[in-house]
Amino acid sequence: MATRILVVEDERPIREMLTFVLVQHGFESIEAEDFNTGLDKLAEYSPTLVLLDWMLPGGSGIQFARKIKQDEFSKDIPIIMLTARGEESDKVRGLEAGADDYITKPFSPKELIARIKAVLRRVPGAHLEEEIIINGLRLDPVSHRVTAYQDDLSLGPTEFKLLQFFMTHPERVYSREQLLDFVWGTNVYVEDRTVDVHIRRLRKAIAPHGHDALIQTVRGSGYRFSAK
Amino acid sequence: MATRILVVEDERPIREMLTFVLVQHGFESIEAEDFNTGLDKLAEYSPTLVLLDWMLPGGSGIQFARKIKQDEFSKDIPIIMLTARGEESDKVRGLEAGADDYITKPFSPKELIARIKAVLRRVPGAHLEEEIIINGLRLDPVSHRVTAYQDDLSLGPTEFKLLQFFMTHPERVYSREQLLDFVWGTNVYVEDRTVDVHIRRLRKAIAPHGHDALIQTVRGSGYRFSAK
DNA sequence: GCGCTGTGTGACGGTTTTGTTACATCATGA
DNA sequence: TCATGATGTAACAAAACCGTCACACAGCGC
Repeated sequence: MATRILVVEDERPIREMLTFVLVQHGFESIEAEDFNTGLDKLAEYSPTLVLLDWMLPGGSGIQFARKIKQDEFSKDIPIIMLTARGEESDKVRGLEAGADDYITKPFSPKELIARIKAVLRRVPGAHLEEEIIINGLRLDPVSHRVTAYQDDLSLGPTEFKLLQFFMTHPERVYSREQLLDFVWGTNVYVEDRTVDVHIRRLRKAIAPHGHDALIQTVRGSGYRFSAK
Repeated sequence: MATRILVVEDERPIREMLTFVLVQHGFESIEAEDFNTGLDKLAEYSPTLVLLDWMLPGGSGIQFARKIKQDEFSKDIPIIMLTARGEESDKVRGLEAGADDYITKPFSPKELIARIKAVLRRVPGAHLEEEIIINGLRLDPVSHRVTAYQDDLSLGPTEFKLLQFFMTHPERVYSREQLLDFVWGTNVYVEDRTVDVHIRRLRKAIAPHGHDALIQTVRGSGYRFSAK
């Protein structure tokens, strides 16, 4: 799924330029030209990030930021504010109001994208950072490593993701379609049987200490990862 | 080598308490009771951080901060100021004068240490004063040198920073983007692939004794420095 | 046992990612 | 100013990975 970015900017040419750059880099752009439209679209689309012009008519940029940061449902959405050169005092107020970064106009597309990515990188949760150990099979998301007792198992990116999914969702059957959804990602056009092949590769990779038995085939339904 | 902290505080009980807490947490404390002593010790010990009482007799705390921030040799030394509760205006003036953070008295040892660590984390290289040795590869941040057993290895500035980052953050995968953030700096916009080239240069530089194997490629994710 | 369906497995071609080199540019100091 | 070294990027080579297929094998109802 593409990352949704809400662009709140009153000047149409700039707004369209922003959308152009964003879309070109694979983001989804949602435009809003004023405070109220912005709030509506915020609620409607719950974007991943907000690009906010600081010079909205009536100086409502700062209000908008406050609104976002106060609301329970949107307070974690990062804000990047757009300021004109030299508006140093605004910058300070902006950061105080909860902006996560700022960009001084004029800026290059490259800079814009870089900052967006930098902010997004800082935000997403550390939820997936815990290591998991099941029956002596250890998966560490941080070092991106799988170990069985003392030795390092080597698996490709897809096998790793597949195993990570299984280990975080054990004791449950998943159909090939579901696995494609969760591991490969939604709307990827790939054959069901591809899952079989990766299951095979994964089993082979974790076989050295017999962990291949953890991945069980449920005939007619799919696969299950189970320690029992 | 322990991190040196200069404590500039006129009240002896507080000063000694600070030293006690600092030493207990593995820091080295250098005490100064007034402006002039402070400057002397600053020059003599070049501490990593300054803990500065804002209420020095004659209000010279602010002068002290300015002095530090103006001098070429000390301007990068972070300052944490100690303020009494409610001295809001001082806080503002303090931050303007170059303080990096402030703590309101009374504070708990825990808070003090937390803030010191937070500040040190922001100051590049400050907490990295100690030499690091991993698998016989030795990096000395002070002399800016890398040695493998008896050999001196020669690496360029970027390679050095990259290695330093890796050695202080081992056993963890970093994406190219993250490495650009941490090693090159947040607002530098260069291609992802540039990282590859520097990885290559770094590997080559540390290869003489086989240390290139410490830098591992994690396909699809980035690179990892690992002694395992 | 037989036929049918579902799964295991090895191999292949194409694609993506990474390694490596070369080169133009930039910075620095003599 | 020139020389030197460092840097970023492009281009090509090599390696890893992916999805698919063909065929073998296993489970199951008859």
